[in-house]
Amino acid sequence: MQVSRPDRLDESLIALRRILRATELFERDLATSAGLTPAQLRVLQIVDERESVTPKGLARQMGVSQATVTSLVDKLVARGLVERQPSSIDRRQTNVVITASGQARLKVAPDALQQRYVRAFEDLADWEQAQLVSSLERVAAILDAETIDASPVLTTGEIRPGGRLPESHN
Amino acid sequence: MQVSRPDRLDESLIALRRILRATELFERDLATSAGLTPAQLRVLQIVDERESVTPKGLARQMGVSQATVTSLVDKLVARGLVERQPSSIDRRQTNVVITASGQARLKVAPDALQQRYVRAFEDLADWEQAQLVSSLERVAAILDAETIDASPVLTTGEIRPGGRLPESHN
DNA sequence: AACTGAAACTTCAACATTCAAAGTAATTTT
DNA sequence: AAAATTACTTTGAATGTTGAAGTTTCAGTT
Repeated sequence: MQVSRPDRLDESLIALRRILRATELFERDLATSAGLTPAQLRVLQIVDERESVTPKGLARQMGVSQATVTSLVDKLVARGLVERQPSSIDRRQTNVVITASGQARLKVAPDALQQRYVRAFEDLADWEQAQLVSSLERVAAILDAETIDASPVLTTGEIRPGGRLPESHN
Repeated sequence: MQVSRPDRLDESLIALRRILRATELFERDLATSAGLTPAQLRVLQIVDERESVTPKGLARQMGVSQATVTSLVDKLVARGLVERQPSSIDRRQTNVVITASGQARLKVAPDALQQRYVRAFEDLADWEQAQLVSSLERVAAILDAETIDASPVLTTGEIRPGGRLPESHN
């Protein structure tokens, strides 16, 4: 309501930027240490999380065009880290699946940042954990409210009425 | 210490990813709506915040090489959004300053995401604001601890033992 | 004053990302 | 079956990114 302590706003924005910057810089390092580019690593991670993904699914989750995904998958296929498997139910579709070599590559590049977060989180007291979750979810709710709908990829067809994805993209 | 509620960790990670994804997607939209690329917009924003910046300063703050900055500044100069001004104290240096046209371009692209955050933050009760700041700063402290030192620019030789930079590059 | 080394920046060449537009093949709708 | 739609790829063009090499300037040494 009232701005009791204006500096608090600044402090929270600064902290938010630090989070953003740290993760961004780290992702680049992580990728290069794995011998990949950031975009390629992201594809590999997503393909690993989900068992199999279509290029369209990748495009939607990454927020890029299908053409871009094609190019990225090409690179990963050339390195033997993923494979294209024609879908049996719909022959227009292609499933991208990770190879053993791709799995191995991911293990070479453990997400140290996430690990550090996990460790620190687990060291917190119960009430501190609860507070952190509550705060992060509050910020997330603020920031990704309608933002996702404005994504370049979704503008094609998917106009979700007012809601948001049912967490299907995790 | 003990993992009282394991799902809390997942929940916080998911929230963190939502924050990351929302801001990333939004930045792209913001840039294109301003007729710029994300990288160019970031340069413009930094040059606007600080009165004048050297290419080296830009490179450090953005986490990219000087060559990249040269190329980005070239584009912005070609569009008349920034200018290069030779430094008077050190003729090796160049100061990049924003032009009136560049200022105008930034106004065309207000940071709606930040505005939304500001609005939501100000609507919070006093104790909620305090909790949010505390949580965000805690996460930021966890994530950007030594991360920044691992920036791609430094990866060439600098293996800093355990310390971290004294915040000199903010 | 001349030499040397470092610093700031640019140029160059090579590759990665990204997308719109056009093209192909398969599916669905009419 | 014809038309429209969907999934994906190809193509061409712009941008981003970097390491290496080059230029100019500065700072310190001799």
